[in-house]
Parts: sequence; C-alpha cells; structure tokens
Amino acid sequence: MNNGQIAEVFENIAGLLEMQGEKVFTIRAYQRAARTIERLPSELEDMVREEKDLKEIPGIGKAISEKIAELVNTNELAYYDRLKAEFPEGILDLMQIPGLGPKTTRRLWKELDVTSVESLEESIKDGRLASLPRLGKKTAENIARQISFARTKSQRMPIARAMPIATRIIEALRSRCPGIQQIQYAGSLRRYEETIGDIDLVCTSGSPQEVLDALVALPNVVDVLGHGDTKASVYLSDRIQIDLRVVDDRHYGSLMQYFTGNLQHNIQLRDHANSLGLSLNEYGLTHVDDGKLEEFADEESLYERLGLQYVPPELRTGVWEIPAALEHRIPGLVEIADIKGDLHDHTDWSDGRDPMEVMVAAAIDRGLQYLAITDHSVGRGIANGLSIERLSEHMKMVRDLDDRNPGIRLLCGTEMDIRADGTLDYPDSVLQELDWVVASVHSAMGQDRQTMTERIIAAMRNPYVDVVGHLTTRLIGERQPIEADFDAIFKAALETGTAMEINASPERLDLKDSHIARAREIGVPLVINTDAHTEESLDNVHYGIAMARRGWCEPHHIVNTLELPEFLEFLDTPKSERMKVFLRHA
DNA sequence: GCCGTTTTCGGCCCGACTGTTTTCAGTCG
Repeated sequence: MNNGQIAEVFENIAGLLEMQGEKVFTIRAYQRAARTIERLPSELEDMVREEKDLKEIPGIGKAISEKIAELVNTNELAYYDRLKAEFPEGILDLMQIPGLGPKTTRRLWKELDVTSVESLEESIKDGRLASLPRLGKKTAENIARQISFARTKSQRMPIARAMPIATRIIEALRSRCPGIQQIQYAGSLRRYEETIGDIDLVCTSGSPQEVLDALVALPNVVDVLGHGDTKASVYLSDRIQIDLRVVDDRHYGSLMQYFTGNLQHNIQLRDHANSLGLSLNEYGLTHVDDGKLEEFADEESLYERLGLQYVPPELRTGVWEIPAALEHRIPGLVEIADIKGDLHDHTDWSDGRDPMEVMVAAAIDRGLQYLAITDHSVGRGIANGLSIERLSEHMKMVRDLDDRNPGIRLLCGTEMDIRADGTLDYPDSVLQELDWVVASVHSAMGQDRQTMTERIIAAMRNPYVDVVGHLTTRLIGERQPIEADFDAIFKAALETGTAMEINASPERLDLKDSHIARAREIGVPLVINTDAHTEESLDNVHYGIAMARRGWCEPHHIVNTLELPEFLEFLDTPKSERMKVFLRHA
C-alpha cells in the first residue's frame, strides 16, 4: 500500500469521525497525519520494512504509527473497517459537496435517509430538505447549485492552467480598480503546488468594496458564492473558484501570510505565537494580556517578530519547516538566477516549433552560459526523431552555431529513448560523439515495477547517458506515472554518476517535489531543465526551480548551477568519477 | 490523537460569511 492510499484511509477516518461527533482534536490529528503522509519523501512501506521509527515523523504518534504498520503489513485496518460499518456506503461523497459538512450530512442521513447524491437531489426536489429545522429554502437552493457545480467543476487543475487565469484576473481587477495598492495570488498557487483547487487573491486597497464589487462583476463570473465586506468568492466560466480578500495596506504582510497557508503551517505558526503570549490572525499579532495589535506590512518582519527564520512559500507544508525555522535551519534555496544553463531543449529538427538559431538567441537573451540541443532520437518516429544520418548533420549545425555565437556554449545532445528492453536508441559509437545525452522513457509505460526499474537502471549503466529525463513520464491530471522502485533508481544514479532531471515543463513537473527531496537526501546530482519546444517555454524554468525549492534544494544540489568552466570540467570527467567533481564544486 | 525550554496531563488557530435566527451554528479557508 503506497503513501497516497494510506493517506486516503486516514482522511476517510477523519471524515467518519467528524460525522460521529468525535473530539475535534482527534479528527485534526488524523487529518494532519494524512497531509503529512502525502508529502513524505519515502514510502511508508519501505520505512516499515526497514524498521524506521515512524513516530519521528511530526504528527505521527503511537496510535497512528501502529495503524500504518497494520495497513502496510496486512493491507487492511480493523479499526477502519469497524468505523466504516457504522455508516452507509458513499456517505463521505456527500460530505464532499461544498456546504455539506459533517453535521448536516449526518442529519440528512438520520432524518431523511439521504445517503447518496441521487437521494439528496430527491429530498431537495420534494421539499423535505427545506422543511428540516435550521435548514431552509435558501440552503436547499445552494446545495442544489453545488451539486450541479460538482458535476461541471474540474478537479484540482494543473498549476499550468491556473497560473495564467490568476494573472488575467489580477490584470482585470487592476485596470478596473484605481484604489488597488497591492494585489497578488496566494494560497496553493504561491506555494507552487502542482495542482490548484481554487485561486486565492490578496489585495490591499483604500476602497475594498470597489475591488470586491469589481470581482463579482467580471464578465466571466458565472456565480457569486459569497460577497461580504472584506472577502468575496466567485465561480468562473473557466470552471474554477476565485477567493479574494481585501484589507488595508498596513496588514498586507499578515494577510499574505495567512492566505498563503497552508493550513497546517498556519496552525503551527499560530500555536507558536500563542507560546509567546501572542495571537496571530490576518491583521497581525495581538498581545493576549493587553489586546495591543502589532501590524506587519510584509511577511519577513512577521516571521522575524516570532523569532523564526523567513520560510519561503514553497516550504510551507506544515511538516518540517517551522521547527527548522526556529533553529535557523532553513537552507538558502536555489533561485532562477542560479541557473547557468539548460540541458534539455528541442528544435524544429524533431518536434520543437522553432529553428535552432531562434532557440539559441532566446537562450542568450536569458543570460544562459550553455545550452544543450537535445532533439529526439530515431525511435520517436512520431516526434520526427533523428536517424543517425540526420543526427550527424544536426551535430554539424550545432557546432557551426556554437562557433558563430561566442556568448554561449552549445552542446550537441540528444533526448534518446530508453527502449522497452532497456537498450538504447543509438549505439555507443554514436553516443560517444555527443556532448550530452538525455535518456528518457517514451514507450511501454505500463511495464510492471521490476521490469521498469531494471530497464531504467540498465540505461543508467551506459557510460554515455548523462541524465535521465522526466523519470516518471507522468502528465499531471492526464497520465499516471510509471510504476518503479524510485529509491533503487536514485541509488543507482549515485553509484553510476548519472544525473536525474527535474523537468520544468508545467504539464510534467517530473521529478515531483517528494522525489526531489528523496534524491537530494541520497545525494543524486540533479539538473533543472525546461524541455523547451518553443523559445518562450525556456521561461518555464521557474516551475522547475519551484519544484526544486519544494524539495529543499540549494544551488549545490543542482548541476546546471555550475558556471561554464566548472560544468565543462564535470562534463569532461568520466561518469564514474563525476560525483567527485560535483561535490568539489558544490 | 499528539505533544512538551510551562507541561507525561491538559492543552490544542482564528476569523468571515451565510442562513435562519433574534443570538448563533455550521461551514469554509
């Protein structure tokens, strides 16, 4: 049973306990455990097998660690089964409908025998729901509306879709509201979660009502979910919800902190504030004894006032970062400016859109010191992969462009298929002519875990394979990742001196954050690549940087933060010796 | 259920909005 499945069990336990009226702190403990487990860099299965003490994980104590062990060892949990037996099947689905919490869901079940979305709809139609005490016509209408939303609303959307929508809304509000002082996205978008549930915007303005009114009046708003004095929520035709909060400029820091979250981070931060005799909310810090309010115009001063190192948004998961910030152990995370080269880029020689010259000019524009042109290998017929003959011409063109562009070092490269049997698309005699070889899985992605693991490690054992591209081949929200023993692959990477790619293409984000953290722990050299197929997608590097930051990476974990001379030294060293070079320059 | 430079027992984040209410419960983030 993998971490995602275990987390789901605890999430469900929390939901059922809520409906049972269990103590709120017990519920919260299960929710916290579920969230933490989702983000663990290592599989609990492995940790149990290696007899690691799970209680060292924050929020996991005796009871939950025993339940994890039972789940891992037997694939079942007696406690969970007993709990489930007390409720009708599918009741948790009802509680997923916005507006239906544990109390209401339980009443609908007990008083109206509603246990499914279908029977819920009937109870709305025939007026039974509205006739219950403390419910009413308006509530019934709202629930009916939420049901129809639930049918059309997309699940959490990939960050690549949410980011441009957020930017458009911000621009629209700016142009309509002269009173706006500051406006920015917060929430999961600012934390660079790979998927986004809704878009949270924070704003300061001399006239809050103007901004809130402007939001609900935007042309692509199809419904208003809330519209008060300081916040409003709307539903867009893009099938996404926008939450906007407006306060005065002098509260911007605490508002931004509050609205960036995540929930667990905020709970821990507020808990810590309490220990100092302070109470934290979105307006600032209140002294518990005399009620005096301290205000914060920026986040940095807020964290500092609490005696904490500043926590970058990408780290705010509520798992490890608050204790680290207290002890000033937050590392100096990698930034865009640290990236000196891009080592995975396509041109119109294969499936890229732009000619090589255009890509090179774009790379120079962005201040890169080196660029690897890595068009597809012959196996990718569909991507116009290069035959050995075309590859030879391709190399000539790269060398020629390199001569004519002294501002950048161009590398002859390939993105070469790792075939289903672990053999490679070009023979060694060809590979040794190339400067940089990205090896990727593009086919037979459904292989079983062991076959896939052996296939990838076999490729890594080739002395000319420099890096494994987009390891899991997932497309967020579209294609599941491969099944493989990632720990074994990372260990093989360290052993062979093969780098692992952090693919910054926002549809992929592959490696993902927890894998990055694990690879970093093991000591694998990492490379942040855009996999650009157009000149503008070179700008996607910020997504890769964010994933690396979420994996707590510093510049010295990332190979392509090396300056050109150091990188060339790395490149000129045989793979088996490369780790030494990497560590020396790190 | 978890956790401890106050604590192994007694705490546990905080406020906005809505609907159905005359003072607040439920839900959400």
